[in-house]
Amino acid sequence: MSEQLKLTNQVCFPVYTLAKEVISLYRPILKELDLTYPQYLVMLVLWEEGDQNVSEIGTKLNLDSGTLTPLLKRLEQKKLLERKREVTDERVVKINLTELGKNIQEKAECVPSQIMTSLNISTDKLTELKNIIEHILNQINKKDETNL
Amino acid sequence: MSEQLKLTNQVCFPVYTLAKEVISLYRPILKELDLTYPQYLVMLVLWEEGDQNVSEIGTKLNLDSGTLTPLLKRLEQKKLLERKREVTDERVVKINLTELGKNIQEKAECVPSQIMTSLNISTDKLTELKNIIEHILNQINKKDETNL
DNA sequence: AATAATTAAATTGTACACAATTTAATTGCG
DNA sequence: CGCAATTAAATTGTGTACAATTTAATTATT
Repeated sequence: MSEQLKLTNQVCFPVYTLAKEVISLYRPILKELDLTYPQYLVMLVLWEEGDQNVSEIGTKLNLDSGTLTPLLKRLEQKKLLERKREVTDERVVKINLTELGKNIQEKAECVPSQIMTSLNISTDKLTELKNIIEHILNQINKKDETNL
Repeated sequence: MSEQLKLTNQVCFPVYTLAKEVISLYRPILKELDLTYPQYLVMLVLWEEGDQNVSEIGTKLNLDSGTLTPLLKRLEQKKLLERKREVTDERVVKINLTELGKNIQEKAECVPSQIMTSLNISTDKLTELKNIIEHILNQINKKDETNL
């Protein structure tokens, strides 16, 4: 077997594993807020950038309507947000935070520090990781753009 | 809003995004082999370490039977492997590669270099990424062990 | 040997993730 | 204006992921 094909020598497997591990670090913490990690990401976007439509959220999180529509319906059921078609353009669905949705932001404030603690890693290393990943993501996006 | 809660300042979101991006780089390449990324990982383990049972595969890939059982059934349907209960212990399901399953390894040999090309990143940066990730994964595992 | 405890897979149920298609609304163009 | 093209979400279908439970087999204990 070629060295390249060995699991140990692949970069993508650790990336895939880390993503799953990180999400399972979030799981018990977000359970307190009754949120999954993707739901938490949607809430972060809404808290940070205010009410917006489905495709805007999708662009920021790299998720399509096939993922977002059911996810947003779940958040609506939990009374954290409302989904309303725009009057000016009925194709567009605007997502509005409810009072409850706005209020749980306060509870979420402690999430990042809890994650930092459970990651148990220096800020420097995390910044380094973030920089490399963002560099790679930029490279991939650049490639995508040239392939239009 | 606290700085920590902002999406831009989080490390976990890039990790989650990169994992998805990497898997979508694999998608068109693995489509040639009629494999998904997790299915490809199972095949890698079998090619590298030979026939083994479900829980051994699960340990190596961090996947449980709830994920593996249906996935292995799909690979069985594709005639890439067989699932047989051990005679010595009927609880254990042994996974055997078929001739077809062994043969497509040759086709898979070119996958890593294709991924390398589409990642478009220096080997040094990839090694660095891999090292940081493995360091973090070790930290997380260490924590898990103390919490038994 | 009989029962309890443990173990390995499978099953059930929920929630992404994404390709492909559909639906409905809007925009562009002759 | 009227129809084609485009756009935004929703829908459909497949495939992970994982918690929790179940099933069946094996091992340990009395």
